[in-house]
Amino acid sequence: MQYTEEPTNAVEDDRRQMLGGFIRAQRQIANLSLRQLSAMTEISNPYLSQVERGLHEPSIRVLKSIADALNVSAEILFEQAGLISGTEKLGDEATESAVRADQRLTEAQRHALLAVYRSYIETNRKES
Amino acid sequence: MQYTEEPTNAVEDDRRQMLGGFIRAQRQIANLSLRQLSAMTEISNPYLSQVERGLHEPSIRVLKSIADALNVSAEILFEQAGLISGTEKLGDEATESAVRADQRLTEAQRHALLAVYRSYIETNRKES
DNA sequence: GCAGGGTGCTTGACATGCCAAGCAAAAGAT
DNA sequence: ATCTTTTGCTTGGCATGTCAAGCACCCTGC
Repeated sequence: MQYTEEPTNAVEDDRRQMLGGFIRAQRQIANLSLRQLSAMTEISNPYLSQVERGLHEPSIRVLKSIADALNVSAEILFEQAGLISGTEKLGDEATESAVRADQRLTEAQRHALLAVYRSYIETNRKES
Repeated sequence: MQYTEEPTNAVEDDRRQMLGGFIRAQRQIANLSLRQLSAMTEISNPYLSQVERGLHEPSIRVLKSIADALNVSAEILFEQAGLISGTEKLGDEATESAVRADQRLTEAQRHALLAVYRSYIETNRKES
């Protein structure tokens, strides 16, 4: 079962650097020092420094606090982190995502709505 | 500045459990064994098991591979993980917006969907 | 001059993510 | 019945995320 070498490493290095750079840029735009951001995020300033320089891949928790503190939509950060790979699919899936995320619907209602929605899509596809 | 004890712990425990449960559900729906998913994601099956049971908080990398392998938009996973803090900001209107903007629906279908959606919201409001 | 408070960074040490090896139980297959 | 395969899981250990303490530098005021 040949393990697949690792084409990941170089790529991930780049991603960390990009993500870090992005965070640093945002922080500077917001005119915050590492310690100030540290206070807001409850994350140690040394670690923030390391993350910004791409020395570490922050955890989900950390990434989210940073996004919150910097007033950057988390999605944008994730995109920078190479997470949301493309936004390509997002267009088509926007409705499904929104429905699934809708806190005001019950589970059953979500399913029902999605079922209706999908049937529409399917219908339109056949008729085209 | 008394640090606030840790209200995080319980909350995060819950989140991990929810996220894990969601992943497990998606995997089972896709009819995949832990080892199969493991092969697709290049993540060890024991660790997947632990993540699904909420014993560990997966890293970004791991979360993304899982999302890809399960064909779940990463955003949805993040939302389950409590990342995208809630769609709160786009918030209550996200679903309506998405439906209105959906190019794949006809005008009539949009109206129908919105009508159903609104009736759900209304129903829930009364019942609360 | 030199206090003091601001900046970013380095460095050990601890917590946690993550994996390889291996195990118990269930489902077939012979 | 037993052999095999496949399932999920436990465990010990290496790798990595994270922090507290402390360092070097740049200011601004005394």
